[in-house]
Amino acid sequence: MGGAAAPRPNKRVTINDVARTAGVSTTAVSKVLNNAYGVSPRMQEKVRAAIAELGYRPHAAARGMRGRTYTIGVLLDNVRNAFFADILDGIREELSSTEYTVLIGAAGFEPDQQSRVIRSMVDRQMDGLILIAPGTPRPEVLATAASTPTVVIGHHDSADTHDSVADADDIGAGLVVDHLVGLGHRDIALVSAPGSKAAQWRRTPEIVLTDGYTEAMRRHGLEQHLQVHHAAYSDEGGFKAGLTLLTAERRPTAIMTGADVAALGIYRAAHELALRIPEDVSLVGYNNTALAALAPVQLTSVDQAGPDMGSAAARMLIERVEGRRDRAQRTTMTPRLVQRASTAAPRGR
Amino acid sequence: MGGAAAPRPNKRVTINDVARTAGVSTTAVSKVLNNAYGVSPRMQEKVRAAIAELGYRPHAAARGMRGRTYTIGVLLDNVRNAFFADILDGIREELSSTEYTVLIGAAGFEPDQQSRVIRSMVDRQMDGLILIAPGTPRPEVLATAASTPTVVIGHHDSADTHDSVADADDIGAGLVVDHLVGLGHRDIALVSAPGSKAAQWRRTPEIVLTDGYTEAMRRHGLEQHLQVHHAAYSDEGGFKAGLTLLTAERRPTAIMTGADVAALGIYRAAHELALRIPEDVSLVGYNNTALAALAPVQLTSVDQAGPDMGSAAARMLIERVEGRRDRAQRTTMTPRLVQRASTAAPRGR
DNA sequence: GGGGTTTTGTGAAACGTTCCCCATAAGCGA
DNA sequence: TCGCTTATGGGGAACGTTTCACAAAACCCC
Repeated sequence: MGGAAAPRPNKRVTINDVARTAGVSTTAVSKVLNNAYGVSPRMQEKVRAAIAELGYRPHAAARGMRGRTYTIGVLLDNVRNAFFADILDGIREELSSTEYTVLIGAAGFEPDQQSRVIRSMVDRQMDGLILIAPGTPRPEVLATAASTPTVVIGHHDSADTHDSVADADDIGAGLVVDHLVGLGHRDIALVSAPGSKAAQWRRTPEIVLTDGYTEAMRRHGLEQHLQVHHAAYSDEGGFKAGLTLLTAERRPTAIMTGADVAALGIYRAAHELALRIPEDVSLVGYNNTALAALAPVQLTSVDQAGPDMGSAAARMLIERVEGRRDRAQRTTMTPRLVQRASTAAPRGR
Repeated sequence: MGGAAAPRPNKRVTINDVARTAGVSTTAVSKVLNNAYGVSPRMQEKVRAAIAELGYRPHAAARGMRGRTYTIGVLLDNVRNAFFADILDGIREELSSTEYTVLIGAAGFEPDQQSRVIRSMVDRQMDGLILIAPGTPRPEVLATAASTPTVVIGHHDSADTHDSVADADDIGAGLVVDHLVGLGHRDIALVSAPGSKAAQWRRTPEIVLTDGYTEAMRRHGLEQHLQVHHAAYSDEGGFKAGLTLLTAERRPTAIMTGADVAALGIYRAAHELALRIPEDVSLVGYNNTALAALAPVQLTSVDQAGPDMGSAAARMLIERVEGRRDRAQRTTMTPRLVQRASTAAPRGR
């Protein structure tokens, strides 16, 4: 048979094999891999050659036992929200040139399930976490952030343990109200997500959005026209909200929502009630997802620059992971109104 | 200060701590954790109590060095395809009651990127992989499957190293053609994805769909009306295809597509050309995603039971991971036509 | 009660990395 | 040439788990 030193056939090639082939120590190989200090060009070359020859790939689990795993975890509730896809694009783009791998946990809407996924990620020694609008209780997120670099996207609560990226939803709401008032509307209803009661976040996007709406309406002297309706950000949630609002005694002439998908549900409700948009009711979405642009919907919406949020989050996270910064940081994006065909002057004007 | 045995403050609690607390060996704890053979009820109880008391959680990376990681990786190209979300729901549902965690890799459309993500998952010692319509060259997938249990969703090529779940796309195409012919159409065009040339898959969903279409048209004696157009399964891809087809000299009276999202692109093109659907052109999607049902689109589509495909894939994968089966298996789903408002008899009839 | 089998438990060796600490070599100023 | 600093490389101990091999105890059937 072959010599004892011959690599066994179906065995994974390890750092030891590389070291043996290159005729150096495993320490040296490790140093090259992590381009650490104290490695001569000649050594570099020898090791790289051996790596290429053997097709060596570092064993992530083994790495996880000591140092980094080069894995970034992204938590989101559901994959259907097109806005999250925009954020993901930004994250991927930012990280595509690095060695890090992005893995996504789709946890569903239940806070328990989300906690479970977050714990899983921590157990897997991920180097950093990006949590998109987590429904998990805030203390839990803070505890996680204390041990693993974390960026929270969406919530406006800031903390000194994690970084944050958020959209100025209050300004966004203001843009919408201004636009609608400019068209002549006064009865402007807001459909927003129900506040996640027990989670102890005080400045969720919904809350900030509602505040912005309230403030803007007040600014225009329309405080007695305030009307806030809570609904899940889904087609079904929007549909129900739409039926309620549009059959109410005092029907709003315009409805603004916190998510495009909910706006589409309202669209469906209007359709069912034989109300035309924008002739009978103006409708505004939020997030400017691909849905909003889709013919024949053509939904006026608010653009949040999802990809930019994603890449900002990724950039901040890597800074933390690599220890280049240790103070919490917060990035706020400025929203922009995208006017399409779902808004017009109210009829009776 | 305190005794040497006191657990250090900021240290992760390990299996050793549990063993010490319970007064047993680490082996015993490990056995309890993996409910292996040879552990008395009394032992069970002691160990579980210690685990609960200390709040112990197994270190996934350490597990990865020896045995399982209890992680299932799902590869998909992009998160925006609502059909994938359906599949994911099925996977999550099937696995929710188990100890496994599902992590998603969104790799983009580039085969290189997809390969990279697959390798990452293997490096991370994932217990099993579900690949949704991978664009990676087939030999690479086979090589991966040889070492890690793998289920391929979508492609009809079967192999003895991996399990497969697919939809009978040929039958689906037949259903659509039958439906359209029944309404009186003869000029029925198909918009399908361009074949991924170099990847060496011979029976991708596109190919099977096209075959089914061709066969069905032939069955109705319409071979000279065959018209296949290739376009990316995206809004933009559909839009371009729509412009081309609908401005052609011999305009089809019906267009069927391989994906709802492409159908919506065609819808947009029709809109732009001032053609009404279904009055001027009938339109059929595929996959019956949430998009198809969205008002005011109401797209006739083909339901593929995405959640069922996902749960079947997950079930098969776990069987393999846990070694309960070692022969490759293949599950084929039967599609169902969902008739909505986008199809009608052609005008000139 | 003697031989067997089965059950229950343990010690210790992996698994593939990283990184602390040390040894040696090389460079350099006097 | 001496003593010092700096650059380069290696030995070997972790990291937290699983599992192999084995020992001890318990049971069982004549």
